[in-house]
Amino acid sequence: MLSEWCSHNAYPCRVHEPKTTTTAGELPPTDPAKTRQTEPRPGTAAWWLARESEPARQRRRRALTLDAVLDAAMTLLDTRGAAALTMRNIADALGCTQASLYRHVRNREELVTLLIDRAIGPASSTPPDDLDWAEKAAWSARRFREHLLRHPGVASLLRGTERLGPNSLAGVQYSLELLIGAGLSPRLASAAASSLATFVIGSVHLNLGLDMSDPEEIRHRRLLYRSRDTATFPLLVQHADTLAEVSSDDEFEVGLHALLTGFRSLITNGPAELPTDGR
Amino acid sequence: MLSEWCSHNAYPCRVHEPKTTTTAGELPPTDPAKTRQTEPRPGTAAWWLARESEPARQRRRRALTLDAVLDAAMTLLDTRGAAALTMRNIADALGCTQASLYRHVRNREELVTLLIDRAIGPASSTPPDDLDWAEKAAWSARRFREHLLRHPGVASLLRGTERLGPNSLAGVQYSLELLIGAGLSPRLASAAASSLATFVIGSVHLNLGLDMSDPEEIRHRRLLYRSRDTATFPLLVQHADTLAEVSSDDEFEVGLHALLTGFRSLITNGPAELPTDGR
DNA sequence: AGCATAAGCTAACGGCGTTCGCATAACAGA
DNA sequence: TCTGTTATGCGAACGCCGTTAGCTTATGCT
Repeated sequence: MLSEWCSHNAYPCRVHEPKTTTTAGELPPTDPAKTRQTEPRPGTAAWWLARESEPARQRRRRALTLDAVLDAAMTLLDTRGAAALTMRNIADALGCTQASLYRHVRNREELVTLLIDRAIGPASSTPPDDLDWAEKAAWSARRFREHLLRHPGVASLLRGTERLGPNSLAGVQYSLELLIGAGLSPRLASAAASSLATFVIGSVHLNLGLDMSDPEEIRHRRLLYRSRDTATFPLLVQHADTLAEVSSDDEFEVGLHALLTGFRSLITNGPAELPTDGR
Repeated sequence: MLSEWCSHNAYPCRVHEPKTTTTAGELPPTDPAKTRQTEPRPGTAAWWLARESEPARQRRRRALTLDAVLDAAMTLLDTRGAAALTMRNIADALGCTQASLYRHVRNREELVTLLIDRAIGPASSTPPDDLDWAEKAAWSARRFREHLLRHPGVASLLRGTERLGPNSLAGVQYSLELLIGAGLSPRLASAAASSLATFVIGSVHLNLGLDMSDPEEIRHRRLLYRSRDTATFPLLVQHADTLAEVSSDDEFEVGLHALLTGFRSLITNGPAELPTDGR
């Protein structure tokens, strides 16, 4: 399981900047958002760029590498879930102290950002060649979803971050290939690709702690729908049995199909129907 | 701003169950998942049902109601963000202690679950009558998204929970009205409605801490795309400028349009094209 | 009037992310 | 080979978090 997660390039350990100790009488930085313009927030384009331009110094000592930290975090995430992904647990798994982790990672957010990109790596795989573009897109989307469902911890961390890491970019490149090849403009292809990704991630994300196929849960849902007020929720009461049994797989397949159908019509009819395309 | 959040029915305070102190020699519960079958997890259908069937006892004393707690939590969430939504801060805002909150709420998860449903209330509003069903759906989806964008804290809490509260159900009822009225079967309408909701929530969720229209961020993205390896990421490099400027609004509009187009084709062509509909 | 109890408070627990200061091992240049 | 520099580990602590136990007090019912 461990070898599933590919490692990327190694980075030097973090330097321990003296935090610019404000000497007595000196004003503290007035606008932290401005003065901290160095060290951008993890996940932003600026952060990825800065990270790459850092010189790869040689590492020393007993080699607790960033990759080792991420490996430990990854297995922890897979085996014990997102809630167990604490600095303490990672350090314990590695046999070091929490403080040591901060030599390789600025903070937990940065660790998670790196982890997400690494975890997304094995999700992208090329579909069979004899499919048309829409079938290929559907194939990839399903694979991506299955990967996330297999690793719920990863899915629960996917949030609020642009997907700009090397592994994520590979997915973007592939989607663009598909959609531009199918006839969409680069701009529309980009928007379509990210809306598809949004849908896949969202559909996994919103059903995380849930087993919608659990018969007990279905029973409770049916009971809930049935017992609503008929006047205000007529359809819920009327179709309680049907609604209670709709699974997240159904939701995904219907949404996926609809999105791809929509993309196809966008190709044949052109983007004329998009509201207020200019902005 | 406070009055935007409608309150629902008041509930009795939580009783302080003595935790069934295991008398000496008695075995502790072997399988907690089984023995805790009472008190289901917040957000599940069973939990909403149990909550309703609780008798509404009269409240006493200086009236720190559940509604007051949720009001305080809501304003806190709106003004200081999700990270500031701590039991301590809520208690401080109310002028009480943290422990008092637990008289009205089992734990933080329950509070958040109630908060989410309450926060979703004002998001649903009926569109103008002279639109066709697809335009109405688009109108509602945009309103929902705008509401979430105005209240990012709410959006960041929307996760992993079924949307079964009274306010959420109102949205479901309305979507079903629209889609069944348009000609979809109840089952397909339900799947379509939740995939649409998933897309709206997901698209807000994944762009939470981000301002994709920030020129500085766009510049960095362009730089990032441009500096990729041309051999592995040809399209990213080639269309760097275009890609960097695609906004989350673009993504949303394209996805929304595609979904609705897909639904429409599902109505005219029937569900024959859905893969493996039977399960 | 008296009682049961709902509903507040004080104080504490363990766990979390993070930082400070120090120790030490590895390399660089002499 | 020695020496100074620096990367990289560690111990201990800080402040915040959610949660609980045990108490006190005010309330409404009989």
